[in-house]
Amino acid sequence: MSVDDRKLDVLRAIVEDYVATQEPVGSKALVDRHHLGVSPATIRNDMAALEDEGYIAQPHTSAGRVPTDKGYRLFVDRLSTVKPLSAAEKRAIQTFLDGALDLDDVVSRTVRLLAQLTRQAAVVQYPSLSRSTVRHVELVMLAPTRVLVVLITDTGRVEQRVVDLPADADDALVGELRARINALAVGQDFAAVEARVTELTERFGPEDRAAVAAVTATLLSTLIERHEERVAVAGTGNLARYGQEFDRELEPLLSALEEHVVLLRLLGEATSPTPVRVRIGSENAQTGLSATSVVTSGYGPGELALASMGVVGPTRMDYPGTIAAVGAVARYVSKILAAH
Amino acid sequence: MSVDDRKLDVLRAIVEDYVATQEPVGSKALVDRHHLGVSPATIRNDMAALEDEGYIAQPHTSAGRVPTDKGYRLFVDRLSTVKPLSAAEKRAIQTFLDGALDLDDVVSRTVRLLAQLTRQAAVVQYPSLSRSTVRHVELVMLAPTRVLVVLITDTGRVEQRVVDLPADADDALVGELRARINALAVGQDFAAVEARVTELTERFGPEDRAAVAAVTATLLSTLIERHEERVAVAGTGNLARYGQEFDRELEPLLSALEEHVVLLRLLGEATSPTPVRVRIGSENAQTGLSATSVVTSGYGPGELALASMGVVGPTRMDYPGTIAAVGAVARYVSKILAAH
DNA sequence: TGCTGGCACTCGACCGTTGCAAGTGCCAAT
DNA sequence: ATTGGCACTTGCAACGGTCGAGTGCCAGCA
Repeated sequence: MSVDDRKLDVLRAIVEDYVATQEPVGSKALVDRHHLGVSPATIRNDMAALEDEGYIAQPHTSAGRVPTDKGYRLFVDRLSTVKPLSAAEKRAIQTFLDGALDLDDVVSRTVRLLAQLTRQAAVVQYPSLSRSTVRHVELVMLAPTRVLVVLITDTGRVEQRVVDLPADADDALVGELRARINALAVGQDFAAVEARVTELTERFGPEDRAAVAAVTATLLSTLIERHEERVAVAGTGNLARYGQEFDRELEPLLSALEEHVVLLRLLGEATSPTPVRVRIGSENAQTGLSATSVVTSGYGPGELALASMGVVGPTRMDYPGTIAAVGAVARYVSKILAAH
Repeated sequence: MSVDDRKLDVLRAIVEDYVATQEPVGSKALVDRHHLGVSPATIRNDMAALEDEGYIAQPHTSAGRVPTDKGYRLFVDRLSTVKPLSAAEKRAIQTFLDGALDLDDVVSRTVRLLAQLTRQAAVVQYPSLSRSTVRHVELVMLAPTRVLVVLITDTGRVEQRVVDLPADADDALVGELRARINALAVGQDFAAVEARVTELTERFGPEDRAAVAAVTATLLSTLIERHEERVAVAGTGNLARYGQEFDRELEPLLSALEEHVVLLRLLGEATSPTPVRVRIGSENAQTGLSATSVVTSGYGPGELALASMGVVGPTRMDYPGTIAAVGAVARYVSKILAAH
């Protein structure tokens, strides 16, 4: 075994021990707990080298070492093997998710499941509408200048939005608009609707065009955006279980979990379902959360991810277990969505 | 001034100082900060009496006194004067709430506003549907045995639910049912709909009755229940700002804030909008939250409350300020709902 | 009767000291 | 390259003493 290999072994051992005990780990404890075939002194040399390279650090002169963000990064990228889920966990995923009826239900069950499996805070973004097809569009007049737009998709998803019209409208106009929109949108996916619905304005008289444009604009842009911005959160209580070090981070993190904008930035862009992505500590410093890590995965029926789900916790977290849980849940939810 | 009056003054002073400083308050500090016209020794006698009666307690022999739950209760019921809101706060309420479009928006703005005003965690229950009138009912077939029921109310509220039918249905049946339901329900309030819609089943042939009954049952019961169970939460981060003593309570409280069942029990029954109700510490021990207090108020357009809103925090909270804020926001939101 | 000053007492908080143990870095030897 | 030995650093816990805030009680006084 070459030197470099052992150094990486040492780093792996440090990360594992530190995550398990939450205490700085020293050279002696290391050789006791892991059967590395060398003496503490040798380990010390390796540790000094690791510290020089920035993978570990010591909180004070005479304490053990603690992994740095850079150390966790290396651990996640090259050192950790995916921890297979236990049979009980697999069973939990199935029984928890199989009873779900509609999309809301899937999302809310998923987020609670993730929180329970990882014992951390879970976040699930609602799937984007862009791949759904339109089942029905309903327009309801609330007042002469206010119309409620309701969009129903084939996945059973309902989106609503109130539109303020630039001019008065009457029931006849709304009725006609409803009929025309449904005629060209029902059964189409969103991209197709977008292409066709913009022409709709021309079919109406000039005096009605402003109102029609307002409705179609809402239908196209706002509904998608609003939907993509929706997220479900669960397991915030788990975050309170961590001690001192994480306490400072707790308040900003809880606030962030309530702010959908920050939350979505934290989840990041969902491009493809795999692989599971990990952002560690300072890597998401833009949000001011330098002591928290995020483990996310895209999910959705096809090869393209519709949305992201993930888990949020302290940098000192069980990465292999969390990655496995997030990956498994994302795969299972994707399967469910594909079956619909 | 009689003896009893001064004892109550002392209790009031203790509560105010303790809330402000978070530290046990002694007899000397008391006469220094408040201009009670007597000496520390006299105060000590009063304090001893108050302790005998269970209103205050001392954490250890040689520390100051701390209010008990019973002491807070007396303070809230008889000693605290309603602290009027500052002009800035009143302005904040108006500017924050006036831009709200639909009901969702009102609720989400309200809950954030409450959290911000009180610097604690806020909870707002969605208004019950029972006073709304039906604007439109939409049925959408998702599969031969699955129908999506969408209810649109005059307040712009949209409720949805997937129904599993006991037998296959076709478009014709669903279309007829949609037409009949809308014919008798549109413009009616919920009580009226309930009375009339049950007869609907008889109009259909025996082979369809099971399916029709399933849909109407969903329409009547589930939609209301589900809606009444919905709550919005904000400001959980504020809870992390309290020290030690509240840390133990933090995890169960955060969990409770995610569990709508517990949360609704915490909010309590909303009967009439006023007055603001306060539940202190052990008074809601059924939920296991013996160190948290809840300040709630009903709200809604009429004299009857449609739902509850409130604030959750440690027993050591600024009751007068919180009560004033909750009351003012509840009144303002009620006014907005009435104007709709 | 109620208030007050005085006094002895209690007990947690604070502080400096000390001993301990964990852990390190370095070095000479293998 | 690895190892055992050794001196060194340093946080931490235990200890003891002092301090001060706060109390309860009592005798005196209006």
